[in-house]
Amino acid sequence: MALSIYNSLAREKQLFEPLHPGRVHMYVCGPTVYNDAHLGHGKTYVNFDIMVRYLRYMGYQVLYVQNITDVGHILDSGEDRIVQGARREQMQPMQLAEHYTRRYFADMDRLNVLRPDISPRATGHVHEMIDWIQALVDNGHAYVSDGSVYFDVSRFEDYGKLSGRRLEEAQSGTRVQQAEDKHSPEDFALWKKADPEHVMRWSSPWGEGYPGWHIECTVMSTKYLGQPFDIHGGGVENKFPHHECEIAQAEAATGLPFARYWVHNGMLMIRGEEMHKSLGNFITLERAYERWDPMVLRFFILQSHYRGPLDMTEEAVDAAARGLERLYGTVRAVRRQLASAPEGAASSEVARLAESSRASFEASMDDDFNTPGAIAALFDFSRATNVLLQEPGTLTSGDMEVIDRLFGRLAGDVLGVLPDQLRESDAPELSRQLIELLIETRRELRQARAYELADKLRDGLSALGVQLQDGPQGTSWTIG
RNA sequence: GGCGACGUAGCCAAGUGGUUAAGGCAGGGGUCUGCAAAACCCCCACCAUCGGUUCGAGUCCGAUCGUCGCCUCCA
Repeated sequence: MALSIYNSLAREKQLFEPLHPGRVHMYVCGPTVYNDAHLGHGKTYVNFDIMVRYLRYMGYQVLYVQNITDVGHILDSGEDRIVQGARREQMQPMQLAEHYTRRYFADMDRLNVLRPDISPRATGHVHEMIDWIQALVDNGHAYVSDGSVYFDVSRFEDYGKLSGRRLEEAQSGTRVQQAEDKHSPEDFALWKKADPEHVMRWSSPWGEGYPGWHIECTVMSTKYLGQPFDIHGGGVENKFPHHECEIAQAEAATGLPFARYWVHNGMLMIRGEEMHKSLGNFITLERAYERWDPMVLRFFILQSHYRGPLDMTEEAVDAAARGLERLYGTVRAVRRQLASAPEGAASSEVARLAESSRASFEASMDDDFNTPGAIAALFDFSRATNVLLQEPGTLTSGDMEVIDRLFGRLAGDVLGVLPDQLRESDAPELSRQLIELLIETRRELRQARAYELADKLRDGLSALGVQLQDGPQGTSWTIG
């Protein structure tokens, strides 16, 4: 296994080598918790979840940090997002942040996104931010102006190395607003002076105020991961200015490099358009879950590469749902037949099949986390398994276990799309017994050639979500 | 206007110079079945357009057309 990652900083795929052998330190920009998470959040955190899972699968000990932005994300109007949300919902700012933080985690749990090892809150790190800003002021990379502190972009040579943007270009942009107290329009806020009515405020060497958005990621990532650290992830839309500013602050303050590998994921589109409140196509995860199983959404997301944009249409998600069901069908069949399989160790044929499937899966994942390729490997494995399954008695219990374990490892542990309860026996005991009774009754009806009644039974069960499949060894069923 | 991505079958989507262009969905034809469903087998792509580099290009270069992102808040 040799993992290559597309490093946005270098603009090329590079062999991944962690700073410390066997360990990976990874940071991803988290959400600003002023509203419910939407499908775009879903794509982003599933994309990065896959990286964490695969790195762990490879044997790395991963320390994954993802912040919670609960202060400092400022709107055009100069208003803080959290403060604005708090007024909208008539809550205290911290109450609002806590409320949406909990909902964020709940939404991500349903998508089977593993929780980060550390979820630092920006408000809990204001002291560290102040220290960091002070260091920048002390070494001349930042200046104080009327109670606010700004980063002096002209004093940082490398500004623009991530986004490819140059100073002159930024200056020529017509929409950059010139704040009165900035020396230059592209300078960005490290610390903002709080107006008298501003609720979220901390005292600092420059007076009462609150931190800017960019500084929190620099401070919280390096605090827990060191500097430099291995991987920094985020959405492409934040490449500039957010990530560019993070680099500037981090490297200007310490003289050390910041993140070694930058990974950016592509955006989610709704029917060809960016999801935006103003476009009226803003879909929260909660609402999407009413229409689709979260596993289906996760699978849909993974069927495209993380770096590309993903256009979401109902048709495409429905197609993904049917594909996922196909995979589940194989896993169900294996688990169902395990009990009746002849005892025995795994055959060399199955061992070879499992080995080549695993290799093919890993080859795709090693290539910059190519999940569509990895999924294709699973479908191939699924087909090969189904062929073996067609001849009852071909597979021994050992074979079944090898197959089941591989699905569990690849589709379950790495891709996170395999629920543990894929067994028909997971229905409540009474339901199970009733279904078995109806199946037996139907068997007798069929034997008596009372097909009309038998079909009526089957249709009735189907309407209740119980699908029957007649096979050579009797009738099996799934519930869903 | 500046910077940057991308255009692959009806739909979704891999593929970064080399035999027959993955995989899924949909569709067509079979096998199996009392009939279905599932499963299995077979079929379904002149890789946006034009030009160039090369023995050889979906893959590299240029132009054109189109879509999208960033430059202002975004995951």
